[in-house]
Amino acid sequence: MSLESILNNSNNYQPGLSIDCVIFGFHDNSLKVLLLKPKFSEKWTLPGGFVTVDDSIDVAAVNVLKERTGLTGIFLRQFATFGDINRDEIDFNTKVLEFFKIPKENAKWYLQRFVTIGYYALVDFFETIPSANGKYEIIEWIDLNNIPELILDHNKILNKALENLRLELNSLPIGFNLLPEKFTMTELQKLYETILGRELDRRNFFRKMNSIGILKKLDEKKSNVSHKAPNFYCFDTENYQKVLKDGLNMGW
Amino acid sequence: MSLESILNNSNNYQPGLSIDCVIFGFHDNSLKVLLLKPKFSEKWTLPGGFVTVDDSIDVAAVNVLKERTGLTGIFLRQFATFGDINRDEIDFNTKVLEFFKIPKENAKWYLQRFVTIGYYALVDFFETIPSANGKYEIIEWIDLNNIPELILDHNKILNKALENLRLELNSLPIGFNLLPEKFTMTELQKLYETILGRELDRRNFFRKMNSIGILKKLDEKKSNVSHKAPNFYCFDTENYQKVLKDGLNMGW
DNA sequence: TTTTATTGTGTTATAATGACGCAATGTAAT
DNA sequence: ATTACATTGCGTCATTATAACACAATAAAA
Repeated sequence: MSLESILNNSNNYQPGLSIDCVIFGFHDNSLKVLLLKPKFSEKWTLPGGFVTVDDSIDVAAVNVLKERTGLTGIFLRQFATFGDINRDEIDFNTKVLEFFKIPKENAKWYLQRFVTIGYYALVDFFETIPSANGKYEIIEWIDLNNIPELILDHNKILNKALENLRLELNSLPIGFNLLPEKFTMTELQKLYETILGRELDRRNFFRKMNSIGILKKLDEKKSNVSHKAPNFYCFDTENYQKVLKDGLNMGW
Repeated sequence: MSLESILNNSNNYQPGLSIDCVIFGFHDNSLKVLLLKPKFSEKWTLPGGFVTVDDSIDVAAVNVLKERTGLTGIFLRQFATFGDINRDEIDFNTKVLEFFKIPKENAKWYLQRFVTIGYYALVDFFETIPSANGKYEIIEWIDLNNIPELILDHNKILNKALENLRLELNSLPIGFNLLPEKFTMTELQKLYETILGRELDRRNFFRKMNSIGILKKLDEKKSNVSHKAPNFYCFDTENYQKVLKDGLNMGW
């Protein structure tokens, strides 16, 4: 939805409320985040959107995700709401309006103070089709170790999302959402190491993961590797539900 | 701030955004929550408020807390934002307006869809001075085991707050915020048992608490108990800061 | 002085964790 | 074919954390 059409229907949108999504993917043994580079700004931004008066905030977040990745039914979690006084920047808003040639008088809705609700999502890198509004922006997977300066408080939002991801990884085996259907134990370990930012002992990791009981060992090995072929595993959805209820304390 | 005066200055308030606070206290070995019973409603409500355009949402939450408890500088944490489509009830809003004899035409700001940000607070029961707007409501500590039906989605908000409190207790020694300056080990244990909803072995609890190193044993015993006098402890703020950094995994 | 209830400090068995060793194995090099 | 290589899969062992329980010490009341 373009800014202009939103402004023309501003009565259909919740005033002063936006959604920002931190979309994590895993590729080449590193965590990536989907970021946008709009033409009207030097800085990058998190993909976001607004909330129509008919949609719950969760639905608004799902819509942002769908729009940017083509994916539905994926892991998405609200982690915090950001409402500092100076999180909006009048300079930035002005630049946007100038770019779209929208007079300030017509953009009252856009120029009010905004509070934004942060969601983070975990997606399968190879299933994702990043999509930008071709004319005005590009979208790209950016390595977490290489995050540029973002607009407004988006760096803060991104960091908070990462912090929550790390915390949540200790209580839930959410990492699976970042991997394809079939994966090797080592791939899973690399994912954990990347999220947690430190190395884990391969053998202890194997033991612990197996003991949780949410992995199914498949009758298939990875081929084309110049060493002993590792087994494929998949995620055991049934057992996962049981583990969820009991809670899980994975002290990593 | 009365609803009428807010409506008269509705330009000063963020539209469609409110704050709800779940204020926990500990007394008689049980967790209590501060709830309001307004005259215009059969149901009880969480203490809440609105966000002026000049205040960050955190400040708005602090204000609610100050208003209801007289306390400042206490533990307060944003835990979730609630934005389902039907969390507002037109019946409820109508009742409120009728009670205050405010015509609907004057209450456009109040009748729009609201999204609410949930905060929970941990306060010292005996330091708290619950204060109600005398004419329109009463305020009371309600036992967690005895929560009545609340308006709108306030039961859901309360439960989510409790869930977060339990989770957070495992990673941070936040329980201290609910106790007075000096306390005995047994009192602390009862607090933990109450929050977690299960019994803990007294001796293992003592050992573990002491090993964390955030307690200072005071040179003072509780008197007037008809058995061996227990020692008083206080909270070691300095060490607490260190523990915070390293993180804490108290598997309870 | 004895009783009572609870505190403070131990002990022991079991389970979880962290740091390693080593044979097995699929591909590539000789 | 045979060997080299890198990595897998399974195992060991010492250390630490947890759970379950024993018992003497003690403040006040009987």
